[in-house]
Amino acid sequence: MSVIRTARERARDEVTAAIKEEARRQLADEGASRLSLRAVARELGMVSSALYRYFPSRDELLTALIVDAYDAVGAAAEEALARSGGTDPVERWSEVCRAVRRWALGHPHEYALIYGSPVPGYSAPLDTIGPASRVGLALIAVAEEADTAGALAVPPPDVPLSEAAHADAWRLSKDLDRNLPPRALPSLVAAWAQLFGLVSFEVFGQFNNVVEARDDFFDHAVTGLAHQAGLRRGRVLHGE
Amino acid sequence: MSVIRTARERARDEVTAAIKEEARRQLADEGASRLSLRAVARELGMVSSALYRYFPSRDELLTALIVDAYDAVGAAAEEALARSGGTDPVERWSEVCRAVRRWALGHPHEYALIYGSPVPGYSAPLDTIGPASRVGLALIAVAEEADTAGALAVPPPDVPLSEAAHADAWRLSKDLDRNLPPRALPSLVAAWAQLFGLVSFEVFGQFNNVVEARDDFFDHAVTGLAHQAGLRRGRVLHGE
DNA sequence: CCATGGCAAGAGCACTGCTCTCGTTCTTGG
DNA sequence: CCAAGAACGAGAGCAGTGCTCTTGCCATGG
Repeated sequence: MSVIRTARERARDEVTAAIKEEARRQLADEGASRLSLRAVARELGMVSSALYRYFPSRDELLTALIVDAYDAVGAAAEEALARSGGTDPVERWSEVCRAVRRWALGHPHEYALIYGSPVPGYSAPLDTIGPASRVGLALIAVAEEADTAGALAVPPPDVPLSEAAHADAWRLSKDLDRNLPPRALPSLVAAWAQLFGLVSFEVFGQFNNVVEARDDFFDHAVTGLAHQAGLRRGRVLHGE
Repeated sequence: MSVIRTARERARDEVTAAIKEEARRQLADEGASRLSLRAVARELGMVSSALYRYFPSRDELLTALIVDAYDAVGAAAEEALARSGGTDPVERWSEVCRAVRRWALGHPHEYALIYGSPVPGYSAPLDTIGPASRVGLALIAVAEEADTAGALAVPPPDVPLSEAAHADAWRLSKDLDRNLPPRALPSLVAAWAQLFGLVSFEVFGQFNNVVEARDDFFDHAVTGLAHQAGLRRGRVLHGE
């Protein structure tokens, strides 16, 4: 309750951070499956049982790392969004996508932790649903600004959306509370998922012996994604 | 060398198959990280060390399961391809994609094994590169037949392809040895990767609380993918 | 000042992947 | 046909894991 943090609380936070830091180091070195609580404790000069005062189980530690990873990739996307303000919507979309890809290639094991097989249980813990949506929200922000600038085409899809899918989009639009026509959402959500298909295939090695010029290929694919999401070229005025 | 199979060889093949079967059962129950050699051996009534006569390590067992999984999803795609012969290219494309999705939803852990984080080493073993390409080849076959029927548009991409990406497509086209214009390949490869983005997000739970009408959503997204790959509607004559 | 409660340490349990050895059984070349 | 040798199953054992329980220390709050 108090704002004053006792020495004990400060120490606890420091140790918690040190554990996560060391765990992240081992994650980057060996991958999630080889992350060992005992090894983390050993590296930190403590005994393994002491570590259970900070994380009740190995899965809880992993969950904490998952939340951090979602936050990191979300922050990268948001930073790209902010840095690209006032430019062409398609270019902005590409910048956000490039930021996600760059983060993923720089942190492959952390990426695998969140967008690969979910390691701990089978369904994602509740703590992750917030941070997990940050990249999606950044993409939505691009579309939203494009829409107010008249650079968002919401084409009638070639297969008309079913009633159920329509209801989905409407509900999601209400949940999001953004100035975006619900009809724009299905394509946007699809593009969001497809972006991670591109990134995952590259990070997980499916492009080996298939795609060599990966930067160029990604740029090309992501431009296609922007079009599929309804974004069109056109300058967006700064501010409004 | 001999075609005659000794009793020992037959027994060996049977035990090998039984091990893989039991391992696949445990995989479906618990996931790859909880698959235990000892548990497999126990269930089969043998001692754990005996199992090492058949698979030199746990990772080798997993690799065998990976190859089988690639073969299974590839077979599902090829079967959908064969069954949809002579229909509209876009519909055919969708059928192949639907088959992949259906297999993935029916075998989530095996799907995670091949398209989630690569569990064993970090780069895929050599045995997997062949089976891994079967789905991609099925998609290429759809595009190829659409092309000969004049239903494949190879639009100049909005960002012109770089020289390196062009060279990539040319090399890949030569490797594939198909009647497909190299310019069609980048979009096709991108659509291939993006398809697995859609499937992965659904299997791994990223669509929870986002997409509810998943069948309809998938059909919609996959139609967009077909367009992005250059496929256009139009009847394809049977045979030629 | 003293009792409570957070903390590190250690022992220990049940489990894992993997190795090595020891008989046994099947295969095959002379 | 039989002996050499390969393949095989069983068992013990090693080092490692996640996790629990107990013990004792020491800072903190009443």
